[in-house]
Amino acid sequence: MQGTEKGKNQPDELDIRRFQENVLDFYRRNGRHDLLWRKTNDPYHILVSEIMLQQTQVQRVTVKYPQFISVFPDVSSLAGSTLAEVLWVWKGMGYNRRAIALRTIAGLVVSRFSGLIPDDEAVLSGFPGIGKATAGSIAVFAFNRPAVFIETNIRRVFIHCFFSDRVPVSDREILPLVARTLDREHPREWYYALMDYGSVLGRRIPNPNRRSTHYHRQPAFEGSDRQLRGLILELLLQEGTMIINDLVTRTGEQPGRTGEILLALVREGFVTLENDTVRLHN
DNA sequence: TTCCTGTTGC
DNA sequence: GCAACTGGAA
Repeated sequence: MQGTEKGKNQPDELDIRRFQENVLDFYRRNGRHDLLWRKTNDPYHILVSEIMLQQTQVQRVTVKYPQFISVFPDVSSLAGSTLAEVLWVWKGMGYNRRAIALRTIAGLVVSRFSGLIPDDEAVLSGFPGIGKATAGSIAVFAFNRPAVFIETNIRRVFIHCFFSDRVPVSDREILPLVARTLDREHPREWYYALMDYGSVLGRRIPNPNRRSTHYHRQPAFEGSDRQLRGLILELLLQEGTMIINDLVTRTGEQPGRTGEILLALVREGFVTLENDTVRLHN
């Protein structure tokens, strides 16, 4: 879709209309209509999918999502779980804090919202692990609300179609266009279309998101603290409780380095220290 | 190497 | 505003 709207920062009504038609046309023919979390109206299931999809490719979520839902089919089952149980199912997804956040959210929903996922963006944003993008997507996909939000696919579409001649582009500039183009009668379908189009953009062209002010590369993983964190959590999941000295030995790292990371994991609610032993929190 | 339906804490 | 967080696939 080399749209006529390409490059226009100030599109008129006709440009908007053409853009919408192009995106919807693409969606009808090439939309990812088979994604499981698009076939449900259960807000809890959609919450799970949205947390999983943060910085994680769809293909990997298609595997983990049904497993997670099968083990924790409703909010109360997740709220009543232990952290170790959740991390065990979460294993392989990365960004393990999301697992903690998801479980905490389930507890809050049960204790303060009668077990019902809130439909208000501001309330959703108040939950741990939910920022603007996830709050917006839950409002849209779980409740069909005409919320305005930006994530990586949406950002790519708008930069490509409306800012082809600009570097850099900020989300503040994109947001009004997201609002203008939004189909307020069918927000859910519209955002599916937008994101699906964005997901295939940039296969042949350089990633348009590199022209975003919010774009940055990730540092190398090999040898990083992230890698050691992952290893420590993996060991604790396998062993349950461990003597700290044994844990240090198993990581093969300097005691000081492992110790620092262990303390960070304590601060973030992953693990608990007791005397000379360490275990997953709870 | 690059990217992925971001959020958080400083 | 910016670094940290995580793992897998092309």
